[in-house]
Order: sequence, then C-alpha cells, then structure tokens
Amino acid sequence: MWIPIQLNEHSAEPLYHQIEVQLRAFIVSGQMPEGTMLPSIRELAQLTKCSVITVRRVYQDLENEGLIRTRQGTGTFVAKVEDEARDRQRRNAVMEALESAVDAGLRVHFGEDEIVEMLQEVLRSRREADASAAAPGGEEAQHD
Amino acid sequence: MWIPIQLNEHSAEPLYHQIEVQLRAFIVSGQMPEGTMLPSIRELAQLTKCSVITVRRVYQDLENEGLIRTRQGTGTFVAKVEDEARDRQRRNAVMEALESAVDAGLRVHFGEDEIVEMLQEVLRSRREADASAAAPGGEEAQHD
Amino acid sequence: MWIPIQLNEHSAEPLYHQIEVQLRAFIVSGQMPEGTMLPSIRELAQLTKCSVITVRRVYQDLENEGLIRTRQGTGTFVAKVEDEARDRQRRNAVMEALESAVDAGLRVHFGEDEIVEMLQEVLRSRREADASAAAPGGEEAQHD
Amino acid sequence: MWIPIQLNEHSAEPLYHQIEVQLRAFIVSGQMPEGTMLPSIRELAQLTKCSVITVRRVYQDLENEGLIRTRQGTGTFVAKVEDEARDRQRRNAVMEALESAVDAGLRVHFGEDEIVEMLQEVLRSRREADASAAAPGGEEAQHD
DNA sequence: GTGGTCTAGACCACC
DNA sequence: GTGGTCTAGACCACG
Repeated sequence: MWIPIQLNEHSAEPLYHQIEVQLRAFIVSGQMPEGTMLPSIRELAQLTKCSVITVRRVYQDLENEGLIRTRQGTGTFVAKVEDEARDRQRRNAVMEALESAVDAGLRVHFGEDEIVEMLQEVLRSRREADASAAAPGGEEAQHD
Repeated sequence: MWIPIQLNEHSAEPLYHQIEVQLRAFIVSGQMPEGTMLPSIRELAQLTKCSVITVRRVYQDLENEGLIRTRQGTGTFVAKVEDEARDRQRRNAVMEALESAVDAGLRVHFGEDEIVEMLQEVLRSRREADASAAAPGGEEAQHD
Repeated sequence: MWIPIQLNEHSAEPLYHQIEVQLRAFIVSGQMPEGTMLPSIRELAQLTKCSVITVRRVYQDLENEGLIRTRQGTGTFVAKVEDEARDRQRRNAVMEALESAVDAGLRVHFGEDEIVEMLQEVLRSRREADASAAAPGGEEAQHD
Repeated sequence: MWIPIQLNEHSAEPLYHQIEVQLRAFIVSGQMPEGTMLPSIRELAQLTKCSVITVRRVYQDLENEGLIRTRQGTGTFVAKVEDEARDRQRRNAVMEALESAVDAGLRVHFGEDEIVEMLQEVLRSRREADASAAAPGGEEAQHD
C-alpha cells in the first residue's frame, strides 16, 4: 500500500496545493498512525511526477502545521495529532468541498433534491469503478 | 437583478477563473437570455474589485467558448447557445464539484451515508442563510 | 539562428498580431522542428521591445491554436503539427497577402501584367538587399 | 455605379483605415475626376454599415491629405491632385501590399517562382470570379 | 459611453 | 531560470 495521490495537471489549483490536501487528508484520516515514516521527498517527487522542490514545499507546509516532523538524515514522520483536531480537519475538508459543490448547484438553479440525486449518482459511479478495479474479472462485486 | 459574483481572494484559484466559472454558470443556467447585454468590462471590474484586464480576459475566454459575443464600442452580449450544450455545461459544473467532494470524503474514509448526510447539512444551512437574508427582521421564516 | 521578427510600430495592426503572424510563419515553415524551445517570454519581449504581457498573449494564442505547448517553469516548445495542416497554413498566409495585394492593384486599375511586373520588381529588390546584406564588403555577390 | 468598398470585420486593421485605403485608391486611380461629389457621410455610413463618426473621420483624414474638400452645406468633393502625386500614390499602395506578401512568402521559405505562381493563381481566380459575376447565366465570358 | 491594445512592474508557482 | 496571474493606468477605435 502507498499513498494514493491523483494530480490534475490542468486544474487551476497549484500542484503543491493538490498534494498537500491529499496528504493531509491521508494523515488526518488515521491511515498513517503517529510515527509512520513518510516517503522521502525524492520518492514522492517521482511518484507524483513533479520536482523535488515542489514536494519539499509540501513537507515544509505540513511541518509548519505540525502534522509531520522531519529528522535530519533519518526521514519524515507523522507527528502526534490531537484526536479532536484530527476529526475537525477530516470533516472540514469534505464540508468545504461539498459547500462549493452546493454553491455551484444552486447558482445554476438546481433544486436541493436534484443535487442530492446527483451526489448519489457520483457515489454510485465511484462504487462501480472501485468494484471493477478490485475484481476486474470477477462477479462477486461488493455493494458496500 | 444583477450578477452575484463572490470571489475568494485567498484561494489558490486564479481570480479570472473564479469569475469565469460563476459567469459561465449564470449564463448557462438560462438566467440571461440570448442577447442580454452583460455589464461593461469596467463595471464588472469595479463590481468584482479586480482590474479591467482580468475581466477582459474573462470575457475573451467566454467569447472563445462561444458563450458571449463582444462588439467594439457597443458592448458584450449573451450569444446563442444550443439548449443541449447549455444543459450539458450546467450539469457538468455541478457534477465536477460533487466528484471532487466525494473524492475528498472517500479519501478520509467517510462512508457514503455520512457524505450524503453532510451534503444535507450543507443544504440545510444554506436554506437557513437564505431565509434569514430574505427576512432579516425575523418574521416567521426559519424553522431551524 | 534566431527568429527574425520585424515590427512596424506605426502600423494600425496590433503588435501582438504582427508577432503572431511572423512566429506562426516561422514555425509552420518547418524552421523549428517539433520540440524546439522557443525564446522565453522575457527574452522575446526584450527582442521585440514590447512588454512581456504582449508576448504572453502571443504565446497563449498560439497555444490555443495548438502550434506550441507551454510548461510552467520549463519553457515553451513547438508542438506536433500535422504535415497537412502545416502546409495549409504555410500556403494560406501567403495567399491571403497576395489576395489583398491583387485587390489593391485591381482597385486602382492596374492590369494583370503590371501587377506581375511589380511583384517581380519587389522580388528583385529583395534579392539585392539580401545579397548586399550577405556580402557587405562587396566581394562578388550581387549582379544588379 | 457606386464606390465598391469591402470591409473585413475580423481583420486587425481598423475599419476607418480599411475605408480610407479603398477610398483613396478609388480617387487616386482616376475613377473619380476632380470635382466629383462623394456620397454624404451618412450615405457612406449606411453603405459600409459603420457609424457616421467612423466615416466622418475618414473624410477628415482624406481632407487633411488634400485629396478631398468639404464645402459646408453642399457636400464633399474630389480635390485637384497633381498627376505625379496621384501616380505615385496609386503605385505605392500596390507595392506596399506586394512587399508584405513577398515578405510573408520568403519568411516561410517559398521560392520566387512559387510566389509568382501563386500570384498568377490569385489573378486567375479573380478573373473567373469577375466573369461569373458579370455574366452569371451567359457563356460569352471575357478573358480580358 | 463601449471594447481593444499596450505598458511597466509586481508577486507567485514551478524546475 | 521558466511560465502564470494581476494591477493601475494609458491611449486608441468605435457608437
């Protein structure tokens, strides 16, 4: 298992920001317990296909936030996070995204029901994509 | 009636892009019939508190997309758009936002139900905000 | 070898358009193979004595046309162009100019022969200019 | 018969400039002898589908050049022009256009012969267009 | 009044 | 170093 980071090159969102958001989410969601060693800057650079400088900036930002800690010559590790802070961050990230989606929907005059409907459509398609990825030939698909 | 554009100065998203997204949504949602004159570059610049150049770029991009038409010395107008294209764009804008929200949610291991729940929470809070904005004196509106 | 761009400051034609036309011609004529790096925005701005913004616009327009590709922090490069499209563009540029010249000639009642004659005169003077530029010391070159 | 002016709305060349060039050519080529009355500003505006202000500017520029003369309440008339000046202007307009066409051609590495060939192609197509316009149903077409 | 072009210079993201 | 965004203000073309 390794950090699943998907970057959108054509987005107006800066690369470093996309990486930060996803890495922060990964840590905050408890998938990397305190003390876990992160990939080296150059590994992550290779993985994300961007320059080490960009990744270095990400690690530095997260260290300033107190999420990770760098030890000279040893590596970078997940720092101790308060459970409460973690929960808040975890929730916040999603709420913000949902708010901006709702804004977009209301702006073009979709009704609340339609928006909920569309969300469920997205969830469904994600579920199917996962299923076919997990069991590409199989039939015993999971419907969570 | 006038175009409600909200900019987030601290976002990493370029200003011109934020304006484009909202203006596109406004046009595509059918709130400005074909031929409607858009605010002049200078007006919109004042309204959004950014420079005329930035607005100019927005209008030019939208013209390249075929959504609007500009005539020197006359103004900028909503162009003819195929209904189908309009519907597609309208839906797309929201779906994309929802997809990125769902990604964010799944990434931090929220369940589908939790995400739907959060969406409804957002919708509820938006509804309340609207109600209190519409009836600031606090007549009977909100059923919090 | 470097891109020979001549601007006419007093022309009514916008600077960015003059640059575009010549740069497009240069690329389309195959003098810069796919992948060649173009001068940086700042370099070209200095070279053409206009602002970086103007050059930026040129590069962006050409990128929208698909002639070049820009990569942030890396540079601007000649894109892959279909041979056919390239030939068409190459020919078009000249035909349009010739058409407008012929229009001008016929409008003032020059005969076809006179126009061809004048064209040859222009070609001759260009040839001589080149010769004297190539051999400024006056070796043997020009056969005036 | 009336002044044949063709405007290209999408050209980067200003409208007023296009009109000036063609009107100047028309006068200078001797098609309007001294004293001939030009169409009124508002007539020409209607004819060219642009505003009277634009046409007024054209007339003013040509008057400053000494090509035409305006008499209050009477109209605008072709002024007396020296034969030599007229010939020079007549020739210049075409030579300039040819020069820019040759530049365009050489820039994309066409040979002199190819350019001459293309010119003749343009002349041929113009001749055919004229023929079919003059005798749309007929057969006794003119080949000059 | 409108849109169209251009400048000079700033700051940011990225390599 | 590269490209990307933005500003404040100027002047022109056009109605």
